[in-house]
This record gives sequence, C-alpha cells and structure tokens, in this order.
Amino acid sequence: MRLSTKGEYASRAMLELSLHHEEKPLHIRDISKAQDIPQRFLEQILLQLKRAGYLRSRKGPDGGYYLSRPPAEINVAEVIRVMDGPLAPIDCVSVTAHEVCPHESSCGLRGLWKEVRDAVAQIMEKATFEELAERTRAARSGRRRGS
Amino acid sequence: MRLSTKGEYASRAMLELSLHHEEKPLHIRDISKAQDIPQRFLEQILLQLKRAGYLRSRKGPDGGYYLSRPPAEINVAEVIRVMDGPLAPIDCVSVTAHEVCPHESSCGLRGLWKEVRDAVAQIMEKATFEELAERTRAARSGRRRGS
DNA sequence: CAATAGTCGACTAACTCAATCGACTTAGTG
DNA sequence: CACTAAGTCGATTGAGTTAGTCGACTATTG
Ligand code: FES
Ligand code: FES
Repeated sequence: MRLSTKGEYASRAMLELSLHHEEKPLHIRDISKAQDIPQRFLEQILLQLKRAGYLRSRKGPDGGYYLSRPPAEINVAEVIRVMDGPLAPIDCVSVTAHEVCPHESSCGLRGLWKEVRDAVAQIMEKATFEELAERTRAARSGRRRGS
Repeated sequence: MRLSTKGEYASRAMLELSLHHEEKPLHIRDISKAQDIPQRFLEQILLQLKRAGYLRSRKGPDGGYYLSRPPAEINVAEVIRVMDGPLAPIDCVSVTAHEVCPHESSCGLRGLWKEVRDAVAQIMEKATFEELAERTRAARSGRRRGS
C-alpha cells in the first residue's frame, strides 16, 4: 500500500507552491531546495502536473511555476491520480480495469477492497492544498512560539 | 497506492483455506487451481505465511495446508503486513521507519498520510476471514438462486 | 546577444516483483 | 523397507518499474 516517491514529491511541491501562491512564480531550484527533491527529477514532475493543467509556468529570468487555480480548488487525490494512476489497491475494484479475478462475483474480498478505495479517496479528496498550507503555516508559527 | 500481487494472492489463499476450515488439509495444487494462482509462486507465499504462524502444514499424501487458528481470529491487515510490510503509504508515518522528510514537524501533509494509514488499517483490521468466508458463501448461494 | 529558466525526449542504473527450478525432507501406503 | 505424494527451502531469472540523469532546445528579459 505504498505511495510512490513521485506522488510524494508531487504533493510536497504542490504544497510549497500553495504556500507561495499569489507571489512571484517559484522556480524549480527553489522548490527543489525547500523540499529537498532532486532538481532534475522535480522538473519532470512539474512538467507532468503542468500538462495535466494544475500548473502554469513562465520562462526566462524571474520565471518559474505557479498554480493555475487557487489552492482551495485542488485536492491531493487529483494530484496523486495524475502521478500514480488510480487509487484502487487492486484492479478488480478500479474504474478503469477490473475483471481479472477468478470468482469475482462471489468473492468476499472484493467488497473489502472497495471499502479501502473509497476511504482513501474520500480522505484525499477532502484535503485541499489551501487547508494543508494553512496547517503548515500554523505548525510553523506554533513551533516558533513553542521553542 | 497499489497492493502487491503477493498480498492479493495471500488474501485469496487465506480465504480459500477459511472456506475449507475444519476439513482435511488443502494441498497447494487445489488452492492454486481454485484461485488461479501460479502453483510455484503460491508455494512461497504459503511458506511465508506458515513462518509467520498463520498456517500449519502436513507432509506426505493427504497432506496440505490448514489454518493454525480459527478464521475469526485472523484479519486481513495481519496478512498484508506479513507479505507487504507496513500499511503506511509513506515512511514518515510508519511506526518502524520515518524521519525522512525535511520539515517533518511543520509539514501539513503528514497529518493526511496518517489519516490514510489509520483508515486503511482500521478497515483491514476489522475484516476477519470468518466474515469474508461467510460473505463468499452467501454470494455463491445467492447467485445460484438468482440465475 | 547573453544570461536565465522552462521544455522535452531519451536514457540508464538500480531495484522490485512475479515467477521458476532443482534438490531435499517428511509422511503415509503396501 | 521402498515407493510415492506432498511440503521445504534457497537460488535464480526475466520483466518491468522507479528514481534519477543528460543534452539539446526554446522562450523571455535586459
Ligand atoms: S474479486 Fe478481486 S480479489 Fe476477489
Ligand atoms: S512529513 Fe513526510 S511528507 Fe511531510
């Protein structure tokens, strides 16, 4: 039940971009440093997110990436799906594949996998980057106060 | 967020064994046929489950595998953990690993991953093989009636 | 035009996964 | 006791995926 590094990096990058939303575009190098992601790899990831319509970019000096929609309108599930494909733990409960299992119609496990998929989807869909950014900011200032 | 084939096969095999609990030991060949799992691969899986204490086996003719505890006392989470390791989608929320992420203490994502892990764990832990076998039997007889 | 920054496709090394094999051990049958 | 049916175990393979790299290119700014 692991999430790929790509999915993780993508989420972290999107979070970073959300934190700086409405400022100047952020360039790859800075995201890479802030989140400790290999720059060349991050490049690919951002490109993929751009193609999927979540990011826009500007070339040249002072260029960089920025969100194409406000963070409140983007949730984690979408991002993960772009990077890793369907959230379903197994093909027989995926919307795009299934029909692989032998006794599919009478298999007691199928309902369980479905539950898992739905739970995961529900949690990730309700998590917007707006909210995550907010939580992050709160944690940072709380920490500063606390220490 | 995929489950490995090994995890899937292991669950299916355990389900099959639960369906025939209290009968003669089931041999690998039969499980393999019933669930359409490559026999040689299944061998490894059963062995691993045996080492983890969920199965016992008897050699010789009329040998085979059987559950070491009643199906009601085994849940899916345990089995998956044996085959695939921790359920956590990412290391920073796993009990046995973590501390990889850069701003772990102030990262808004961490809470989310935790939610996911807990949800998945909860669903899989409450699913015992007793119940799954029951559902399977119900589906089979229901189907027979229905068609 | 020089410098900076994103774009794109190809590439690779490492690793994991699914599966296979061969040789061995144990248990029951006659 | 020999034979045979079954599980045991470690090693190995081949395919595929993943994480990460590279080089050449294009667009923008000053
Ligand atoms: S139907 Fe897919 S595991 Fe049973
Ligand atoms: S702490 Fe692990 S993703 Fe942020």
